[in-house]
Amino acid sequence: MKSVKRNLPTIIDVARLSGVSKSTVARALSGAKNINPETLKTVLKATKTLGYERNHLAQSLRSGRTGMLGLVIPDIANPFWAEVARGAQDKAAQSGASLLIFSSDWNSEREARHLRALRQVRVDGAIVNPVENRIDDLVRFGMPVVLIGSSAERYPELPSVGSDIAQGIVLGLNYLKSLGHYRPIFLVGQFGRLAPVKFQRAIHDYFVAQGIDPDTLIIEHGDYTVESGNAVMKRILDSPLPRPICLFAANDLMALGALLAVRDAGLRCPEDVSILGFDGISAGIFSDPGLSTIAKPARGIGDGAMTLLQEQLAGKTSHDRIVLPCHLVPRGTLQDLSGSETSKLTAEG
Amino acid sequence: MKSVKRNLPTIIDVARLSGVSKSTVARALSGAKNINPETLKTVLKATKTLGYERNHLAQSLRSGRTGMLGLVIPDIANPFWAEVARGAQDKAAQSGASLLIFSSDWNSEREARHLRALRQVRVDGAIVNPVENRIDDLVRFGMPVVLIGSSAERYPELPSVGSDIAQGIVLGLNYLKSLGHYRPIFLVGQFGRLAPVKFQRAIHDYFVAQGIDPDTLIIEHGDYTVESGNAVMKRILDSPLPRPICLFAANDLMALGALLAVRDAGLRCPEDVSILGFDGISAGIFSDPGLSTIAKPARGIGDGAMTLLQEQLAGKTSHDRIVLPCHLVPRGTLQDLSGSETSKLTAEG
DNA sequence: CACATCCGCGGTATCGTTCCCACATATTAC
DNA sequence: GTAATATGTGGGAACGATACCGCGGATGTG
Repeated sequence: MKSVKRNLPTIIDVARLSGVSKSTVARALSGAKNINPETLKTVLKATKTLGYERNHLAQSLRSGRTGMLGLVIPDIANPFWAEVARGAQDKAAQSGASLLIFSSDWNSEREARHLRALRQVRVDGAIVNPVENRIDDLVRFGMPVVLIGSSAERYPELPSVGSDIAQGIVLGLNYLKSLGHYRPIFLVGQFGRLAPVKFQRAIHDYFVAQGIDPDTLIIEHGDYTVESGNAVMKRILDSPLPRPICLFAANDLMALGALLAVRDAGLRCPEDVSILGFDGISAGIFSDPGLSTIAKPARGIGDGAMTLLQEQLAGKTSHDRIVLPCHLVPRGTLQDLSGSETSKLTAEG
Repeated sequence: MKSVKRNLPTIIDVARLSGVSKSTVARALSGAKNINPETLKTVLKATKTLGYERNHLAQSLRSGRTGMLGLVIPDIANPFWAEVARGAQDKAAQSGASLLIFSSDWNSEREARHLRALRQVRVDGAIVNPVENRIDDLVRFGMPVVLIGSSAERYPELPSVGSDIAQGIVLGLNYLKSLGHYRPIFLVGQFGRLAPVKFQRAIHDYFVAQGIDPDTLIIEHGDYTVESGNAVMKRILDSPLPRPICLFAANDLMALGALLAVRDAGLRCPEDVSILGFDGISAGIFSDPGLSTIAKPARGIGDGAMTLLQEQLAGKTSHDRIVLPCHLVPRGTLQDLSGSETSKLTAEG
């Protein structure tokens, strides 16, 4: 491991060239005010001549702040998380901080590695969606942390931002009801532990409030991938379940997978099968029909988390939990049964 | 700007606890071999007791290597680039390096800022797709650089990896020809300068070789977004161009936008309009029909670039240019006119 | 038994900054 | 006129780690 000699100009070189001490150069460069404008000009000229760039490493070592923030998410290639990352990065960039993005791939060991890396590079703070690992290490380490996602509930004392899953589900179920879909089949996740539980609890509560026994509902399980959505829908179509079928999936990828299965079976959406997704990824625009979905405020989550983190960094010890509302994105995968039913009723009555 | 005191254990604390000097601790922790196994064990135990974590900052300052690599791409929210990032990150993770991902948003000023950040953070090397900025600064700075994308051609002396656009276009045009689409309308980009030029040159060469005057081709321009593809297709459908129409778009997003326009116009794909994309993003699976496209090896580009960078870091001064082939992903947006034509011919003959 | 060799370890200088304090000079106040 | 404050500057000690050199003792060789 030989040391890499790039021989770059240091603050001392600048000092020598401009005929002042390194302290003065440091002051000039840090924008301190007790400095002679004349000297400032000389120093600035010298830095330009030498092509000097401040060494962040040394600066951080001395000052204790790196100006770097960390973001740990499950999968950067997943459009939803990519949006979250964009939101966080944009916000970070506004204040000149750079963002380290780590993708854990739902892999606990990998996540642990990333968390360690975060500590070792001494990021000033981190936003993390903990898949499995206990983030106690980070906190004990004294690092400002903001949580995203539902796992935040495990750490009520930490600031966090998430979307209001329960509200989104109520929104979706009310919408389905208004279209005449009273008992959709549900497709929920199975890992990540907390998210599926929350999802199911919200469903449960909704139907209890409606006076419907939640235990009579059909609930399928998938792993948030296109493939699993596809497989589940295939199974459903092969089964003798009463038609028309309506599926409410816990994420858009599974919903789109299900849509593919419908198409492959030679059936039509929404005529034969109605589908409602959850996430609001952009790929949902392109399907035919466009995927109706409950959109999570992805970019807002990234932005909000970064805001919270920066507040924390600035000394405000706000232990906020921000919950952003989901909103409905009606496109074309839901059939309106209410019209036909009422007309049938009136025709019969 | 107060210095942040987190009061973490340092190597000195470990040394004190284990009753050796800090030099010995450093050796123990760096995995040097001239160390007593007994001492090693004591030291390791002490680090665990104290919860000690090496300070990367100090280590890097002294050793001259940060163990961090940089990646500058146009847009992390674009599925293609997200895939590239994944490829690079996976490869980097294998050797324990962490990757700094910067997204420039096709914004030259932002890109410049990222490039500067790269230098200031002292990354060991960088992979960059230069939108506009001259990366001479990086090179002059002595930083190992690997280029991705077509702009690499401006810097023939630098190692780079890209996809074989020309080969992909030939592949696409041959495929179109085999289906009976002899003169597709082209939808190419207009910024990023080099990419569209390469695209058009490849088209030009192909048709010259076919004995067709390239100047008689219809070439439209877009800006790589869904919206621009949509707008162009609307214009095409409003025009009195001969049917059936076939469009060859320079990226999938524009192709999908065009597909949407076809649907909105009440026409059908591929019966009324055939579309071929370029990129191979996953959203193309979900459209109906699925988008036929020429797939660029996105993950392979990220992986290859990282490999090249690591070789360069290891001292091998390979000035390679790796060009990865594109491959055909036939789905459903292309109508096969060859069959109907031949049958017509035989019927007539 | 004298001498060279090797292993394991400690001391010190160093990486490039910033922070703190001291100092000289200039300005203001009484 | 002296004291008190401001202003701009320089010197040196950190920050936390590694590189380098040299030292004592165990081992090997004739």
